[in-house]
Amino acid sequence: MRNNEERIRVAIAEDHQILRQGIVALLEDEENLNLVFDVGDGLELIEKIKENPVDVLILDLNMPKMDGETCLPIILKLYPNLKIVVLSAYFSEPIMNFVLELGATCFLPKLSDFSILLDAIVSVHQKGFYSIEESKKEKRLNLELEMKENFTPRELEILKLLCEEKTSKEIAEDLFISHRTVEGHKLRIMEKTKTTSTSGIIIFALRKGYFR
Amino acid sequence: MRNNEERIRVAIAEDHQILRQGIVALLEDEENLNLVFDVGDGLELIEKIKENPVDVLILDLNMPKMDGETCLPIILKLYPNLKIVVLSAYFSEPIMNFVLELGATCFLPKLSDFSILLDAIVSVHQKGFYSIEESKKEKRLNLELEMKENFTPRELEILKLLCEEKTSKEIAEDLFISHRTVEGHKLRIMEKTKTTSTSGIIIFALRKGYFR
DNA sequence: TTAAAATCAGGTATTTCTACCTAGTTGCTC
DNA sequence: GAGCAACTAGGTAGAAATACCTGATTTTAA
Repeated sequence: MRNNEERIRVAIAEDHQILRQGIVALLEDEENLNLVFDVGDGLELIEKIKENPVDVLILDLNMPKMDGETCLPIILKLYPNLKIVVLSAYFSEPIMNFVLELGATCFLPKLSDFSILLDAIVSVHQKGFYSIEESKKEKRLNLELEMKENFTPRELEILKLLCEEKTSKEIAEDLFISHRTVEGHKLRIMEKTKTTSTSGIIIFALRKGYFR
Repeated sequence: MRNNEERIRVAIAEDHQILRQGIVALLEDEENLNLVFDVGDGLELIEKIKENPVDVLILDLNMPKMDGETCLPIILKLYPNLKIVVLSAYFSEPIMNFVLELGATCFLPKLSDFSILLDAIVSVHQKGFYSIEESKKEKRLNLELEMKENFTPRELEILKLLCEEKTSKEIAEDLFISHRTVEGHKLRIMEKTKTTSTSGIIIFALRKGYFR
């Protein structure tokens, strides 16, 4: 075990109990990190961080009592040098830009691989920023394409347009095909997703993380 | 520590590394449970379960290589008495019915509270089924309805049911009102969300992070 | 080169949704 | 008790989606 002075002090604010416990368990195995505290909401975070200074804060956006985007500027005003890694359940460019403008150091959507979080913590602490490695980017891309492999290319195209709130007729015009063909594709998508309506298709796609 | 013979033997198949680690860490604190193994995909699950019999299997639906719904019937054919708790990232009635027909003992969507999982494991093992406690159901409902939009309570209720893939008619039956009333609420929701279809409403809600 | 998959598209019937309208009841507040 | 918001719900019309069916052409893979 290294000297505590050399280790990166980390805190976690994440309301999802199981997810938080997972991060805690994995962080505790890292000898060059020092997990100072973990909390489940924004108010608790502000209390704890006053007594326990940290170098890197892992912050979830959706929390009860006080959410991430509310307490981020408050905390950053108190500790301007704090590096903040924002977690988000899904990718959204407007949200990413928003939290980066608020002063977050890094935005990590759809986090499932711990090594990415670990790299992000070390990188924001040492370099002040984090960019995902090419190898991991490809790994994630492949993973995403792997999820989509049940759909044919045309079905994916239609899935995407459905998630842009388009009707069969509008999709048909976009793709220069008959609206009956679009409806045929939709029926096949419904079979594959075990749904019975356009709503079901969209719910499936967005919850899987497609097209966000 | 109890005798191993008395403890419920549990296994986890979940590809989300951090989530799995969280469940592992929390289960290991339970002295009447015996965590036999944890795996990250369906193929590994089938290999491991042949050498390590368990009483209760916690099974995620979305996994690489072989997903939950594919390996569920295979495993159940080998071990008909195995109780299977299926985890899902979100609630969907069609998917719930589907996995229950496949032989799953219990369907747990949107799991964030560990005590619910714990109750489910003990209940399916002892009673062969699990139904969520009223107190916890209400707790979750209140948490979900704690949203700061300009929606009225009734509109939020309908928004939620729309995100569960229900038609106006089904929502009307659920709420014991006319389907015309539901349609009226939907029109008002469309105004507030600046959309023109059910799909638009759902896209709005899911992208905002509601009901996930 | 044959088989399978993907793409395209029409027929017909039914259901559901959208877009207008009106209007009664409740409950709250000023 | 007047005003307001929320919830309720019906009429009607047309648009869109769904559930079946059918079969054509093209592409891909064995």
